[in-house]
Amino acid sequence: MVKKQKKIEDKTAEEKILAAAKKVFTTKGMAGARMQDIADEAGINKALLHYYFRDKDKLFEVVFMEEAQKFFPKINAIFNSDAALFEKIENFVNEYIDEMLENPYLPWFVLNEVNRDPDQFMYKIWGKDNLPKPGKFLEQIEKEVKKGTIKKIHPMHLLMNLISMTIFPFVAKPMMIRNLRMNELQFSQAMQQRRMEIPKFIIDAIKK
Amino acid sequence: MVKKQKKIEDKTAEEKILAAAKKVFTTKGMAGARMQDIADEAGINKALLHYYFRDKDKLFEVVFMEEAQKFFPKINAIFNSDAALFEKIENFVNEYIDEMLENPYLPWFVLNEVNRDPDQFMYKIWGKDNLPKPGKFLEQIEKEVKKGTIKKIHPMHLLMNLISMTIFPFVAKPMMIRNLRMNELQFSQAMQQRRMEIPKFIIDAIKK
DNA sequence: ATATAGTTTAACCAAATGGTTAACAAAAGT
DNA sequence: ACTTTTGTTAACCATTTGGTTAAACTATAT
Repeated sequence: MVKKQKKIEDKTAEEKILAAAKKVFTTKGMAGARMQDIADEAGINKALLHYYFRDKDKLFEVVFMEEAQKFFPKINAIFNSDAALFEKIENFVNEYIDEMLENPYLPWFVLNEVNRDPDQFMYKIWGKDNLPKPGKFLEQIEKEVKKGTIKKIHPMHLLMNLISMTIFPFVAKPMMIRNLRMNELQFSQAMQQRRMEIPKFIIDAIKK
Repeated sequence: MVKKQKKIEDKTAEEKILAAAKKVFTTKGMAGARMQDIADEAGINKALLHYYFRDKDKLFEVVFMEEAQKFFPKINAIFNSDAALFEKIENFVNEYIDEMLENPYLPWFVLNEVNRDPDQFMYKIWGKDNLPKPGKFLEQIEKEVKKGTIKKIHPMHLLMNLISMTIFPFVAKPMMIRNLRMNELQFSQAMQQRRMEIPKFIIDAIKK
C-alpha cells in the first residue's frame, strides 16, 4: 500500500482538482461548470477528475458539503448557547465574516443549493436530528423585549436583519464592487469593518 | 396581415412561452434551464421557442431584461431625488418590496447575472451613460452626520445595511421558509411588515 | 373555395459534454 | 530485477442539448 505520492511540486493532483473545482463551480455554478474547464484550470487531464471523484455530482458535493457541514453547526451552537443577546450577535457576525472571507464561494453555493432543492440540502447539512433551531434565539429576544431591556421588535425581523446584513454583501459582492467603485482590497477591508459596524448598528437600533 | 391569432383558450403561445421560461429560468438558472423543459412547461413544441425567440440567449434576455430595465432606473431616481434621507429610505424599501413581491425571480436573476458577467449585465441595464450613482445618497448621509442630525456612521455601511435587509430575505426565501417554519402566506405577510420594520429599524439605529 | 400569411409540429442535425477505455508511466513492494 | 499497485493520458463513446428544416395546419382575406 502506498502512502501518498508527493510530487516534487507542492500540490498533488487531487488538491489541484479540488482547488480548481472550487473556483469553477463557484464562478459558473453546478450546471454551468464544465468538467473540461475544471481539468484545464487544474492543469490535468479530464479523465483524472473521474479517477479521483467518480462523477460531476460527487466532485461537487465533496468540494462544498465538507465546509458547509463544518460551518453550519457552529452557527447553530452560537444561537443555542447561553451567552447574552448582544454577545451572540457579535459572535454570529464574527463567525460568519471569518468564514466568508476565507470561503467567499460558500454563501453563493448555499443559496444555489437551497434554491435547487431545499429539503435535500438541509438534510445533508443537518442530518436527521441536528436541525437548526432558531427557537432559543428568538425566545431570548422576546424575553428581553418583555423585560424592557430592548425596544419592542418582532424577533423574526431582528433575526432577518442580522442575517441579511451579514451575508448579503458577500453574495452581492460583484455588484457592491462595481457600484461603489471598490477594489478587492477595499472590499475585504469594508467587510472587516462590518464585524464592528453590524453589531453596533443593531444595538443602536434596539437598545433603550 | 393578421392582427393576432387568439385561440379559444386564454393564453397565446408566446405568452405561455414567456411564463414558462420565467419559471424555468428562475428555478434552474440560465445554464441549468433546458429548452425542452421550457417547451414542456409551456405545453408546446421546442421548435416554437425558436420560432418566437431566435435562441436561448434571446429568450433569456427578453424574459428578464425588460423588467430589470424598468426597475433599476426607478431605484436610481429615488436615490438621486431631493427628498429627505428618511423619506428616501422608505421609498427605496417600498419600491423594492413591491417589485420583489410581484417578481420574486428578479433578485435571484440579477445576482446570477451579475456574478456571471458584471460588466456586460450592468451595461445592458444602465446603458452607456445612465450609470447608477449612489454618490448623491452617500453624500446626503455624510451631510446629515456632519449636521449632527444622525449618529456618526460610515455612509457605505448604512447603504449596505439598507440594501441587504431589503433584498436578502427574498433571495434566501427557501431558507427562511424552511428554518423559520413559515408557509407562502406567512412569508409574504412578513415581507409586507418589513416595509415598516426596515425603515423603523434603520431610523432607530441612526437618529439621535 | 382557395390563396395567403402566420402558427405548430415531427424529425433531424451538429456540437457540446459527461463519462469510459485501454494503454502507458511512475512508484512501491518483493 | 520484476511484479504490482497507483497515477495519468489520449482517444473514444453515448447522450444531451441547442438549433434547423420541411411539411402540415389554421385562420383570415379575397
